[in-house]
Amino acid sequence: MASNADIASRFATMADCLELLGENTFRVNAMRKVARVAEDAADDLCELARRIPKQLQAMDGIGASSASKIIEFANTGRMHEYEELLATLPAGLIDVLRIPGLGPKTVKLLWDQGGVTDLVSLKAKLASGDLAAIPRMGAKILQNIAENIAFIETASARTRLGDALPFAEELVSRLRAVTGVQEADYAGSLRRGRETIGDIDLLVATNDPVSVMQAFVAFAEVAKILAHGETKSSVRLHNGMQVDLRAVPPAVWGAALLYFTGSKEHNVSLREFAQQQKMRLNEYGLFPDDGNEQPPQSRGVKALAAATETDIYKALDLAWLPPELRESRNGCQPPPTNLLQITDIRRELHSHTTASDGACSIEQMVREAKRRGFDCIAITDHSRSSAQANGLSIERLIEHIAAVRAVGEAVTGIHVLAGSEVDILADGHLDYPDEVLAKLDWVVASPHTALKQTPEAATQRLLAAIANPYVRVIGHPSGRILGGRPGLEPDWRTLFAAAAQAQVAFEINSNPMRLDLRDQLVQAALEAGCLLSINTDAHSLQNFNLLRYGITTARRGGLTTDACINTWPWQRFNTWFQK
DNA sequence: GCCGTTTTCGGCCCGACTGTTTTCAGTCG
Repeated sequence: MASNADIASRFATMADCLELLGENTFRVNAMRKVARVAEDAADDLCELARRIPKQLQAMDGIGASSASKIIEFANTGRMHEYEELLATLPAGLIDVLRIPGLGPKTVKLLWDQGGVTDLVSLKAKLASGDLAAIPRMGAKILQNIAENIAFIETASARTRLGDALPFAEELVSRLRAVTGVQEADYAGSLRRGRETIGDIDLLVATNDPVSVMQAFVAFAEVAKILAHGETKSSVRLHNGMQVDLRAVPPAVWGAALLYFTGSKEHNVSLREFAQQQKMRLNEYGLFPDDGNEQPPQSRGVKALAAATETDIYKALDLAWLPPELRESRNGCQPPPTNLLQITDIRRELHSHTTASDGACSIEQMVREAKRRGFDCIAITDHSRSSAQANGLSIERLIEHIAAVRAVGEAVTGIHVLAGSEVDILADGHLDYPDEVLAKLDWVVASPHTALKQTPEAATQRLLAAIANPYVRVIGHPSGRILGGRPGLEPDWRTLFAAAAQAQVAFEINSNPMRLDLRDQLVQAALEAGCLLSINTDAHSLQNFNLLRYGITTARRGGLTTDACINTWPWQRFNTWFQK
């Protein structure tokens, strides 16, 4: 089965090959952009290429040339230009390009003059000392190559948001305690809330950058200093993560934060937008474009805006864009009004107790929801097929419903729904018969098994669940685990259309292992008029804290309060789900 | 290779740091 990921990897590899061959960098970047677009796309591009090929080219970043490559791939499973390009280079050379610090120029040099064709030959030639004869290959560079080979051979790929964010917050609080630091924060993909991040970008405002940098590289977590300058340092920590720190004067905090938050594509968009208005934007501020090539800040040119991000957007006549929306797909478009915020959430609609695989009692979960100011919690323990999660037989479920209702009466000031997270079986049947579902207040239907079935089977399976009159929410719809398993790949647009029609909500599961629906699919669901529900799937009291990750994912998809059932006033919600 | 409220041709963001060099190329974000 060909997927968007297959298309993305082919274009990314073509970009690598072209770069090694010394091709025009703009062509290389265009290839990379197609790879990103393919990776992010909510639609199955092969399916689209077969059904409505014209729509491919309508996508931003995909032109006639790339569209025809995708169409060829969709119809034949092959992409001749990719195959030809790959054949012009040693097969292992692309791996050499993955070594940090080695770019296309150096790899080509190692290939042409050193006979390096893959990681194995590179290591052998490093050991033999042959490479030292090549121009620009000094002892330092060779030593760095050797160390970085060792690093990529042991390092894991990207880090999940849920692992990186708490860690970054800890580093930020320690930086704030360093003498001379006036402001500190994290930026980059972490601030944009991407589901996984490559490294942690930190920013400090200070008038004494040198000593702040010295304090930073001396942090106990630092395993290796990759760069250490007056205003910028880069380190690798003992846990393998890379952390970059930039220091800027307090007066340009906003410009720097904007720049280091990215995305790269958003920065390019903003700079191009500035150019059109005869202005220049860099990390030191927004300046008038006086035609002088030299950086304006180094010539004492006064910035038009620099102190805050809002100032800069305003000076460009744009609305401030929340970091979550600064991805290439959003361009410089203003954010939707009523973009969801964490304070808008009024209820948790997916939670577990000790009855199945949770760690806390019904009453503990209910009291925690109340303590957090929620007006409602749905207790949704697992259904009978989830044996590994101690799923409830019909008999146990009947008793559990009574127990949940009893707590609901005992604890005042919060609505308690007796619910279930019912397995959607592989064939689309639910794990309890309808007459049992009828006894519940609330039904979340989720796939837990058979997560490798074909897209066609997955589509039929989820359509069947959407059609069940008792189902209100489709829980973690793909069943993916980040860095674990890809999960189902149904025809999402078909599902969203059906769910919009049936008034069934799709869940954004806040657990950082899942974040399912993912951001791009949230956007597609919204376009289809679908309702969404953000839940933590709490298995403990601490799990309520995971909500922030679901909110971030929702915001990245542009979710508004109106489309999110967890934000509705109780009356509206109650009327909706009782139907 | 992509794109268009100056353009279907001619552009395509900008600066810090490293290492190897006597002034800069390469890499990175």
